[in-house]
Amino acid sequence: MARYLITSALPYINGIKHLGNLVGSQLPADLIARYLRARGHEVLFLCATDEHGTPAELAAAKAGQPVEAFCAQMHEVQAGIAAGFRLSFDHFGRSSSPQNRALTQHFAGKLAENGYIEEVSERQVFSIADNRFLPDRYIEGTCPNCGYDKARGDQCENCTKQLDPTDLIDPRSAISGSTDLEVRETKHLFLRQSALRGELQAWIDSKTDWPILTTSIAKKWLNDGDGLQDRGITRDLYWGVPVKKGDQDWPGMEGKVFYVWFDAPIEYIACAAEWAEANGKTDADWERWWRTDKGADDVTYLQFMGKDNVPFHTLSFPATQIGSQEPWKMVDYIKSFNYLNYDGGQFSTSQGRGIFMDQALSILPSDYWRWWLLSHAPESSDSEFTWENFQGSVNKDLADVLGNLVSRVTKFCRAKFGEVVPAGGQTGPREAELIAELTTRLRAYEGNMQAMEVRKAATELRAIWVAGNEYLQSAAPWTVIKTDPETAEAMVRLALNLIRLYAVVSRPFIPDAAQSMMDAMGCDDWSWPEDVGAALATLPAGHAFTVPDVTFRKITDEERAEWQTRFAGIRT
RNA sequence: GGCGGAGUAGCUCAGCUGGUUAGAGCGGAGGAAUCAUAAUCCUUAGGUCGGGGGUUCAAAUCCCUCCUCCGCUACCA
Repeated sequence: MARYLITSALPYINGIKHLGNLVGSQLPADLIARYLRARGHEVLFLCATDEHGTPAELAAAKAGQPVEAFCAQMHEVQAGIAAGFRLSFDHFGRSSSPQNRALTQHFAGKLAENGYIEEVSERQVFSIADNRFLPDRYIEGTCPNCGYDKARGDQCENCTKQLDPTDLIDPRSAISGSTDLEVRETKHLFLRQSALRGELQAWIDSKTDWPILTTSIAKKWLNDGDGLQDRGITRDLYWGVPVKKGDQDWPGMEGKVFYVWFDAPIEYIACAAEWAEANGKTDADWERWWRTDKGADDVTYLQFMGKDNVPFHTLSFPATQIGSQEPWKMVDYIKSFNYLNYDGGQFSTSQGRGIFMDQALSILPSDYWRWWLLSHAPESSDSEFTWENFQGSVNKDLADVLGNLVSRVTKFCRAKFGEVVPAGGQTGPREAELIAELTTRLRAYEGNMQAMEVRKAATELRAIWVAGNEYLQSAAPWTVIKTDPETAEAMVRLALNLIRLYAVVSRPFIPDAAQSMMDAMGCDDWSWPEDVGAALATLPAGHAFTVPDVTFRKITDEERAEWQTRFAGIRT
């Protein structure tokens, strides 16, 4: 029994996430959390909404709400959807929590104390009409290179040339369209990442088992040009953690807040404190997960995220932790994902393209999505969602292979022996062969899960399901019963136990279906099948069960066509 | 431009510390069975492993080069 701390990248607050976001962080994190719990490990699985920053302020303004109220409401919406997908967070926190405010200010204070903070005066574009400083990409204008009239201050989307806001011709605010802009002097705090480069480099170099996708991005940033750059960690915004040095004011920084990417990863820690508070626990209870001087030295910490989040998790946040010179638990393994595309293009939150989490749940139960998304997780490269593929995979794997197995076994038993586990007969070589195959495959499945090879784990699980059909087909109890009813009883007894075993091993992928399979077997024994033979004798002769409703219904061609049309456009 | 990822059967992918006739699932074809959500199981046909060159007894696998797609490129998050 080991201890695992698991965090998923924090979903941003300004809207409902799409399936690409889900499969890139929260869903695989949930899969692994559920698996490790099932194996008896102690798991703390945390996630939260990432609430600060310009987009949140703008989204709130658009909704005509104060930003605090908007975020509180969107947090509840996201929490509800997460529950709908059966994401088994031990706590779903908020980066705007009091705990995170205090901890973010604490880190800033420590970093300043240790000489890792520098005050820098910068000149930034200020929009008088909007009464706010504009981040580069919130400034639009005509590209000096190609003449495109909607170029952004950081880059022209048309010719991909990198720009500086002052390069733009006829610059205007992307928020209001106002051209009443001026350049103002403003002071900000910078995290001296350059001073921590050596330590970060050594730390990254020690992570030889990380995916190339993860380390290559980190190394690029460490070594590109002059090496790792210092990073501004404050902003001139209203909505954020007020800049303070611990609990002291920070002279000259009044009215400013920390940059969202500074406080968001700190929420991984603060979320544990929120978890403790919400569950009547003490500080020591969460610190044993996060402080290596208070019991966290035996914790394995796993992070899950899309590839766009990698630099912040391999560099900025570790720099924050190291620079504090306090014994914080650092990440042991970063599992990063590529992107899921939608019908030939990208999923896009800003453009409303693709399927969003609430829409997905409105048309099908979460298990359908969980299975498809996890078995097609974009691990080695970007992957593609198409309705045809979704319909085909779900119908075949879930309805035909697994669901129908449950159906044929329970209905056959009910018709021939009643709704109890039959008592007669003995198992023979055919059953021993099945047990051997299941054992081999189960050990492979466990290996894939431990290695967080999500697709391979799904493939193996499917093969485990198929083995049940192969067994039934060759055993053919419907034929055997005519001449040797006792043996047929033994076969059915084993098959009913197989359903319970499948519920246990499938639960990380399809928790609801697993629950209904277990319920139908009239059982609540979720112990992991270390010994397959023994596990297949769990339900004793005479044990009552029920024939469940259809476990997975099929997606019809008409439904597929309708959804394909409905979700082809842009969500408004 | 730089860095990284990908390019393998109709489709989705595995294999890639070099080694017997290149694998799986889906889809196609044929068959078996009829317990079951017309669901299952078996057999089978499909590939000059993006192009070209090189190293080697031997390359999908290593090296060089070219082509195509995708991502990142540091003040959106």
